[in-house]
Amino acid sequence: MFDKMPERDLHSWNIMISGYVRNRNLGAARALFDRMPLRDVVSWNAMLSGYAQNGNVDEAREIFDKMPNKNAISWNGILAAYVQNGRIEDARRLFESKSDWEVVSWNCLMGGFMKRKKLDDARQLFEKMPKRDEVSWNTMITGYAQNGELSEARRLFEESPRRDVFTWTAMVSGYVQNGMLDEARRIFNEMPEKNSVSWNAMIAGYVQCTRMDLARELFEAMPCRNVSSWNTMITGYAQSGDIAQARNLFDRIPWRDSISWAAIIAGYAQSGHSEEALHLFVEMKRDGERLNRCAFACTLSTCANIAALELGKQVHGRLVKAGFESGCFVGNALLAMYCRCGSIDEAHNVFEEIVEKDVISWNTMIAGYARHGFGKEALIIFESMKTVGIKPDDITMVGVLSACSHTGLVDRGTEYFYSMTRDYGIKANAKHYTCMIDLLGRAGRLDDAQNLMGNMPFEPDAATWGALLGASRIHGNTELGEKAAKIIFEMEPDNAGMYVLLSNLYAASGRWGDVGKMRLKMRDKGVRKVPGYSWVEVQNKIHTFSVGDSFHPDKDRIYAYLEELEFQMKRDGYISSTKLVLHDVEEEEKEHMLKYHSEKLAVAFAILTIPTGRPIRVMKNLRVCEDCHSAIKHISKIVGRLIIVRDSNRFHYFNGGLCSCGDYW
DNA sequence: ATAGGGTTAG
Repeated sequence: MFDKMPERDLHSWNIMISGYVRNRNLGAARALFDRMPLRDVVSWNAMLSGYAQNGNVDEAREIFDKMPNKNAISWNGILAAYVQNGRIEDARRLFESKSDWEVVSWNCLMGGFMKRKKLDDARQLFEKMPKRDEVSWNTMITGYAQNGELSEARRLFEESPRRDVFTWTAMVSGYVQNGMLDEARRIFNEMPEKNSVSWNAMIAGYVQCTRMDLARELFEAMPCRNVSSWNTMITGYAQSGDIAQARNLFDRIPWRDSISWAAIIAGYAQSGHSEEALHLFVEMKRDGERLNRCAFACTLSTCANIAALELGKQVHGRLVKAGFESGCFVGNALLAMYCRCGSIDEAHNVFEEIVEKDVISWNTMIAGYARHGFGKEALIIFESMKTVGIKPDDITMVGVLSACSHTGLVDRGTEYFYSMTRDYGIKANAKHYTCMIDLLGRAGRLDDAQNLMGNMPFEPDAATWGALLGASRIHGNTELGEKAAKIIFEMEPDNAGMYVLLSNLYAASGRWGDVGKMRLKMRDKGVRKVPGYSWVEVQNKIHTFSVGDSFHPDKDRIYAYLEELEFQMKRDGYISSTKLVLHDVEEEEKEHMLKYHSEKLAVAFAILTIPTGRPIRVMKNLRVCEDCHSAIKHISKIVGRLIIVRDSNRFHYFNGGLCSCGDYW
């Protein structure tokens, strides 16, 4: 219609442009904008807000700078662009560059400060602003409530001249977010008027403390459910482990949005149904659902969990097309995906491209290098993080310490451990101690590890004892291993991994009688060993293998190839370390079982199907066993390929007969 | 410009 118009006025051009902007078709909007014979401030503002809402802050700024005249909307547009895209310091500078801001802009910057937990900055604005409206009050109340300052929130709530639904709901959700369910419910009951957001906030509260019964009650009782209500319930069921009920609701939603999809995908992903999760991602695209930032982040996280690199790359491609890649949130998810898929160089590229790196970006990169055994790189990142002025938090330090641990940097790790309280005010928690005990234990300093454990200011947990058990295994200290295991069994009688670890320790010292007892004990207690399995991604499809697998369609080819490899490996000097099998069986039988460990099957299959020259990436849900580790080293040399194995603990890069972990994991 | 649902580090 626009094309057929005999005469177009400025107004019709503007309508067209804002239409394209609304549909996020920025290219089309820009093309029209460039063709306009004459532009007014409305046209410029439309373009500005288009860029801003799609995260293209720098383009927005360019438009803003070029505008011949600016009105309050333009100024607020560029301010909001900075705020919404996390560039709060740019926003602050802009705000300070002039004085006659409208209330909306004050509120906008205040909200930005609140989101970044800069409560004092927000408060200063609030005190200074010439005129406050309800939004100003609500922003402050929300900010305090969401940052745990409930009494201050409550004070402002009492003080505020007018309370609307926003104010009340902010209080409900503040209490909910701080786990004060009863208080939340009291406010909820007192509300003069509720809307669906208020109901949803209360339901979300019950969901958080996994009271699905109460959540369901409210859900059924609420007068008008919207898609968020459904989404909350789906998430709740998924997180409480009832994926069937979650799916049931998902199938019954009258209107799905991209969040419903993200919720169900996350539900499947987190409950270990990764394949179904990816299947749904494909369905979602087919459904024509518009992918938003969160759907991307969620799907990337699924890819990261199952290390589906090829699929992850495709999602990355779509991300770039959608123009989301520069944002920090999605950027972090992307970064984590590459890290956890073992593509550390691409991870680093992504990291470099995140414009405003937050503490999570840095932590992810550090932990990524650490898991790859690139301790030095991790520490370099850590140092530059400090140079840029980002304050390390407790999670940063877990990454740093585990980097030291995986690289054997005992002295440096120790130094960081003792200086972190002094330098950054981070008190060592159980995870830090576990890292340290791991660090000392791996290095063979079992006495120091025990001493440190004795001096912990709190009781060691099962994971900490687990580190000691692991170290005992590496260094063959059966006595200490038994002691640690005994304590772990008392704490966590169902922790199958620990039984296996101890069994392996017995087996390694030839104590087959004790191995047998362990098996009986596991059976008596009804502990089931988590089945080990490995998987590879070949042409977008995930192929899963478990011990002695006989289900794969290519099994004959795989077994035949393994036989062949076995022969070459033995010539290369490989001796299978049969003493590590859980069972005391005849030598030959043991060897047979080992040969069919899932990681070997997956590696063999990958060599057969992935074109030469490309690295082979295999994932395993448990730690890689010693025999397979040694076997894969030989295989990498024989076939001349890079084999990357991600086990539950770290990455192993097998190349030319060696592994990046230096046999130290 | 303010309230609810999904998402990123370990």
